[in-house]
Amino acid sequence: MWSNHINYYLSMRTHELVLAWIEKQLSDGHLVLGGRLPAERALAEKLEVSRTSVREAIRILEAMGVVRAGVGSGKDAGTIVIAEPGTALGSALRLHVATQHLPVADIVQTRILLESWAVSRARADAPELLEAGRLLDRMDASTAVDDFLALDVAFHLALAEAAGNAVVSTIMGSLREAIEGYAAALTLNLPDWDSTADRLRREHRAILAAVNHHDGGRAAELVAAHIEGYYREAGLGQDPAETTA
Amino acid sequence: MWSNHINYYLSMRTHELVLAWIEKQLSDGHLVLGGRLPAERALAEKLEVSRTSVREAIRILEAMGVVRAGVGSGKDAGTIVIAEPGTALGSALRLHVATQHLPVADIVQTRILLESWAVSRARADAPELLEAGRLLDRMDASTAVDDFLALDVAFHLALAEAAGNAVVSTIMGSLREAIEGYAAALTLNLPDWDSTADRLRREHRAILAAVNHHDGGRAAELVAAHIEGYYREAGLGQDPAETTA
DNA sequence: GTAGTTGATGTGGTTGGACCACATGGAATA
DNA sequence: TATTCCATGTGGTCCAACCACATCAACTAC
Repeated sequence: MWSNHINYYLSMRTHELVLAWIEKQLSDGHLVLGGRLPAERALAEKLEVSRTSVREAIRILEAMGVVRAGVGSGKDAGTIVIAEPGTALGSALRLHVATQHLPVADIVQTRILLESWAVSRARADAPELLEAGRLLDRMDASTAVDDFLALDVAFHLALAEAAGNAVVSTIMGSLREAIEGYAAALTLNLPDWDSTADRLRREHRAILAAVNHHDGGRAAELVAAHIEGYYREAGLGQDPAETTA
Repeated sequence: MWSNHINYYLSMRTHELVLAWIEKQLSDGHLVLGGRLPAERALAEKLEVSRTSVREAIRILEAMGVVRAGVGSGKDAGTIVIAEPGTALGSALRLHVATQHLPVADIVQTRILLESWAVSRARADAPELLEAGRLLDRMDASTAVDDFLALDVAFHLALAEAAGNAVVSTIMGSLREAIEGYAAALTLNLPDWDSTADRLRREHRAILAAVNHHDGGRAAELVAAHIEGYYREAGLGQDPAETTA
């Protein structure tokens, strides 16, 4: 990475120089969320590098979920600072899963760890829990598999966010995204979707109830069993074992 | 991200197309760890895109820790497939910390969560524990602050790896890297480094002993207190509270 | 014959310039 | 006044050239 913290001006590639400049602007507060980077041509001239190098740096920042590039002119145009750490984590995890160097089982296990921790610490008065409840209501009325799974994602994310730790909920979402493809394929392995969906609905209600009753320990157990059970039923049976004790 | 899984050929930017092609080569096993990507010029011709677009895609993969680009010819030349998920996670986390959208306190808390889980599950016969012990011996002899901290990083990483979950240890390392700058600065706040170092040495020994005695629960408690205590003493007192129960 | 030199080759790194598609907003027009 | 049209500025893409670097084979000097 360009973050060697060492080769400041030694043999630094040009786009890394641009990257360092932009990162400094960010940490110094000269670039804030929603702000605009100088136009590519202008930035190239300012830093005395080619536009190509500026673009390579911006591509990286875009992949990291730090900026978004928009063509045209007006509101959505230009390169704008955003804050989507999940995109970077999700892409990175997915790529490394593709290269077989991050076992899917480890990802599932980590997801269980983070999510059970999150529900065990969720505050019962967190607004996210209300949203989670609404999502469950919608799941009751949902028949299409795609709809159900989309709501399922949103429910688990809302639950994780109720713990109030942005890093945990971001990583959790990325982990889920990284194995989304696998999960979707595995869903086809389920012997009886309707009964599975019913079971998932009951388990979701039980988890939310435990959180609302300030029983974080039980909520953690339930969510761990919930996730583990799903992947096992779908044929991804690795025995993640109990994860929070 | 280019991972929309939807806009396959709809309005896909050119470098995303290249990215998709390379990712497919990876997941299909046509590109393996240590393997070489086609030369930029050749790949550009093959995919009928400009070399610029190929380079933008490679820049992203490089930032993701998936490839490494080397000039010249011979062994280290060309663009080679590597597997360093930590670089992507570390850079992404660091950037988003810079933009103030990932609180340092949350990162510390997450690190405590992952690390205490890891030691609670570390197998007493893991070879990483022997390495961890050797690192502690070297820390006993270390007087320079920089040396000590470097060994400290290695010790904690070895401990985390003993749990056998690549995702957890990778994320943990990245979390640490993301706040490395802060930690280094905070070390200067310590009132008495020598006594702090002595305390850290004792705590390290106690953690390792607990793991070796198959007492994962105690090891988890010790490591949580260890990390929390360090950041609190250094002035990053956020009250991460107990994290594993 | 052996050791050293030199140049051809192939890699990524960088540059400048050109053109495109797009979205806006103001100027010219009906 | 309402509509049309175009100048402007943005990122997206491509091309052609050059550089620095590392290797390896051919060549040269001893």
